[in-house]
Amino acid sequence: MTKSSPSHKVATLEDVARAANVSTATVSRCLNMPERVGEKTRARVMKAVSDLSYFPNFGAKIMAARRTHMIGAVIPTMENAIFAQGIQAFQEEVNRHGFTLLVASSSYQADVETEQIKNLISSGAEGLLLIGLDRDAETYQFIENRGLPVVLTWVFDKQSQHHTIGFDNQEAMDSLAEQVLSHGHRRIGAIITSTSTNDRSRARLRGIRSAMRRHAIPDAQLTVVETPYSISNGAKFFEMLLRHDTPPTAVICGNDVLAVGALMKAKEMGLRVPEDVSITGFDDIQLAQVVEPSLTTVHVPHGQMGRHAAAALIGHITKSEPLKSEELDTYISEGATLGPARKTQ
Amino acid sequence: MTKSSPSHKVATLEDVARAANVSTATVSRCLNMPERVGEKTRARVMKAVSDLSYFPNFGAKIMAARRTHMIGAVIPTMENAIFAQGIQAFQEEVNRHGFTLLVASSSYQADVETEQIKNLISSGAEGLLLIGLDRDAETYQFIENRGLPVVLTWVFDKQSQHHTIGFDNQEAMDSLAEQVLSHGHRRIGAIITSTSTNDRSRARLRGIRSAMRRHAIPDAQLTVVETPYSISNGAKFFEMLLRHDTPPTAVICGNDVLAVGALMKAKEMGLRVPEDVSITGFDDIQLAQVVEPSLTTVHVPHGQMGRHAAAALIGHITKSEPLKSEELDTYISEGATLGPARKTQ
DNA sequence: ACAATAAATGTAAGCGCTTACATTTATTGT
DNA sequence: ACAATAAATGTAAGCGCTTACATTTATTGT
Repeated sequence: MTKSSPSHKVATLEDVARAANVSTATVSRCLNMPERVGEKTRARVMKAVSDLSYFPNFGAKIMAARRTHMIGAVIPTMENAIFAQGIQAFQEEVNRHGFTLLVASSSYQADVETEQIKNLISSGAEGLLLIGLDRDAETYQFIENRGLPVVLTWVFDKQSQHHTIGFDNQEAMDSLAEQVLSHGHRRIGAIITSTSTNDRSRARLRGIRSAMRRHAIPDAQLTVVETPYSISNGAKFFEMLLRHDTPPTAVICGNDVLAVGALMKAKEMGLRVPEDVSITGFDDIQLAQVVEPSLTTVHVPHGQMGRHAAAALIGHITKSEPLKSEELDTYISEGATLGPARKTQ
Repeated sequence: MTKSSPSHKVATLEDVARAANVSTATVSRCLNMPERVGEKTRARVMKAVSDLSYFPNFGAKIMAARRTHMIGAVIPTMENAIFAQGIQAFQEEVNRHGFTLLVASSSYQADVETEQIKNLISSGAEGLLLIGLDRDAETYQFIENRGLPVVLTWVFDKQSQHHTIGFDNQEAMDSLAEQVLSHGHRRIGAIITSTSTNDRSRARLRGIRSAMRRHAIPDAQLTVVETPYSISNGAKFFEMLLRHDTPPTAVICGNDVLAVGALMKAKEMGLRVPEDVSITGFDDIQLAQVVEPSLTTVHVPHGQMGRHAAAALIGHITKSEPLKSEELDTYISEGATLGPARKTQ
């Protein structure tokens, strides 16, 4: 673009047809099914296309063809690395099949998510990737009314009537909590995101509770704080927990971002990790490997979730394959922030 | 979505018009300029809209209105945090003005970027945000042929015929290199991304060189390695540089991701930072603050670039305001990875 | 009470493509 | 060489909206 260029008139299919002296149908075929057009004609048309630097109008195309080849995804945030890896894999897989990705972010607000879902649908998304289960019945209804396939990820729930491709958050956190408890920790702090609006957070908290129950540790030994996630909130609430009369010996965080905040605050407070206090994360994002000591966290299958979700959606759209749920594995990524509980308080 | 729902027929404007016993024009007006419709009629129409859970078909809408209210952005990658903050700010600003963001990623490949630009344009983008200057003349030509406004960011270049909203990469890196040199460093290593395809990288390298020239340090004192950026490549090439007979006393990295890789490898090699070797980054992403010691890096105005670029584009589209370039400031974020050069080698 | 004016609503063309069906042209087998 | 068949091309309707213009209905001032 040179500075101040006027808005040009753009060439249409008809212009190309005229220039190549064929019908619009032939031009359309050249572009979409070139093998059904004679060689000489095709060459002539292609020259006209390039001469006029023609490019199809998407709105017209999708309206006429009733196909958009677009798939939408709404993720809570783009700012944070948590969903980046999964969405990147999703994008690549979707592209590999000739589809385009529409992304929107909800900032963890249900109403914004609903709005964005509507936008994506009206933009022509033929399928939808959403994160987690929590969502208004109306929103689900709206999608269903359009007969749009949806895959929910970051979650697996065989009970659900929805298609989930992800992992069992409760079970994953239970395993991690089990490890924490097996290191002798009995006073536990948990820093997690809001359980009222976030099913993953709720499930993870249940995981902590179920592990504690198994060890017959009274509920009162667990202090839970809920906060929007950010490094600074992780730090803030870690400090709050540790300033308590009987501070926890281990702080289980709902995700790596909170855990990194906690870890930094621990250092700031002169606490050694894990000698003085253990800290765990969840998600295994890049951050987790880079801090020191590296975070003990739950590795979740970012890439797999993205790829499998894309494949499922596209299989359904292009080949009417039934959508099905799929449980993927997590494992504990052993870092160095979990150690034995300190004996003397 | 319940499992296996069939693809429904979706309600159209005409269905709504019939249900509300008005013309399609009135329905359209109810939706787009409600104040021009009588109150009772409007109520009737709105009920029909909700009863049928009508939602406009985007393709039809944009084709009829010749407006899409969509703005496209192509960023090198979504996987990394480098562009996340800027794009998030861009998205918010764009949304605030009633526009929708289309994002695509190029994986740092010029041909993919060109492809994605075409996709976005054909999807109806009314404006484009691109990163950096390097791009085929053809690609620029293609955009210009359509009279589309484009803002280039992460770069400021008053020479350029394009509209740039960003910062002067050379100058920013020059200042950082100046600081490095003023700490007495004379043997410098640089780990940067490919200069042949990346104008920012080239400018940053020029910045290092100009600072060295000012200090009359011979070119031979600078060893440059180019690599795709990732933490592991940062680590790998840092090791390579340090294994040299006369290793650098400071390693300037082209971005924070490479710098974090370098830093981790330094620790692994038992080198103290900055006592044994200094390391610097560029971009000031979250990672930079979280590693230990925290990275000395160049802070770039992520949010500002995103917001200003969005505002400029939308001002141009909706109010024909002329696009202009804008230079934004960077500053050096003082971390703890830069110290005096070690005296004895 | 009535003309003048404003507000509300309707009619229908058009946006730029795809595709079913029809027609024309080329290829094939005998 | 000619009918049968296949390949290439054309015609025109239709996708679901918006909007200029026309018409109808309500409001206003005198």
